[in-house]
Amino acid sequence: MKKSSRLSLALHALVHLHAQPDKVLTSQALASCLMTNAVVVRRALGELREAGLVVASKGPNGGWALARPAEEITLHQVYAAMDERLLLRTESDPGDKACAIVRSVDRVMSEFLDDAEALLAARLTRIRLADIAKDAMGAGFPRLG
Amino acid sequence: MKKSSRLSLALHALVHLHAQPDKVLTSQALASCLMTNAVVVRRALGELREAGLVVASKGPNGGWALARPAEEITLHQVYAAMDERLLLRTESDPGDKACAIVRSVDRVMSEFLDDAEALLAARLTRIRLADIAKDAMGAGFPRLG
DNA sequence: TTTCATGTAACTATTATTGTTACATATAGA
DNA sequence: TCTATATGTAACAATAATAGTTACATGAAA
Repeated sequence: MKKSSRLSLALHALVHLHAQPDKVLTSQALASCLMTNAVVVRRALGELREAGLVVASKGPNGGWALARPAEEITLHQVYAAMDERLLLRTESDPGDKACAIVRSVDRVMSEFLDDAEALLAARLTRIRLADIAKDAMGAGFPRLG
Repeated sequence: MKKSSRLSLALHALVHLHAQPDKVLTSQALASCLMTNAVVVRRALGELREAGLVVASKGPNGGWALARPAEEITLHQVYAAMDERLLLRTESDPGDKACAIVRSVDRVMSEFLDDAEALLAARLTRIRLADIAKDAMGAGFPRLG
């Protein structure tokens, strides 16, 4: 993993968990699939756990599993849980805010971005984890890395 | 300038140019206003020049000026000129794309983001540079840094 | 032809993100 | 209860992206 992001990493992990509903997968197993480190997986899934999307169990035979069916998990829930912003925030340095123009640029952009954020949120709510999984399964699954 | 972005930097500069329509402002003068370096200003405004939004003149009394009134410059034009993305792209590492799930996540997200991008573009087209400038002037202009 | 501006390449510094190591905590099973 | 195995998390290192700097070429006005 290099240019990826926490959001797509989380989605990738969630699809893997959905693909093997009878198993719990360890961070290490998922890390191999996602070509990254087990701690990175824990960090990402930890946020999803706090949001109640996945459950973690410790000890032998422990690992991760979906907390509910993929049909009941929306991308918006994942997005909100990761506390990641799809829209880049163009906040200025506090020092620059002495300038009225900077404040106006920030204000107009914030207004626009808040508005846009709401639009995106509504659309993300309509996409479910199951939709991504279906897409992946229908693709001929040549290598579920 | 620290946490800023090229887009808000460009907007800030454009409002300054609009605020003094009779003058051409040098990169150095703008850099002082924007609390950054003259080369950074040139880099940002250079992109706007290529897009035909501003004009630059060399030599004594040279500098930058708007190519047309602020009423005829939309945020979308600025946004497109800077080649900056408001939506973060969640592209995966080429190596990871051997995995069908990664490709599906990327595909679903791309679809969503392309769609969202079009929405944002439409909205950015409706905001003009003059709108930001009006906001700044109406704010009591205590310090045009 | 001198002066002052942009244009740009090359390099450094800073920041954010990701990856790694190490260790504490908890749980299943012998 | 002891051991093996998993998560949870802090602290640190490595990497990549961004901003800032220096240096110098180019072009235009007086």
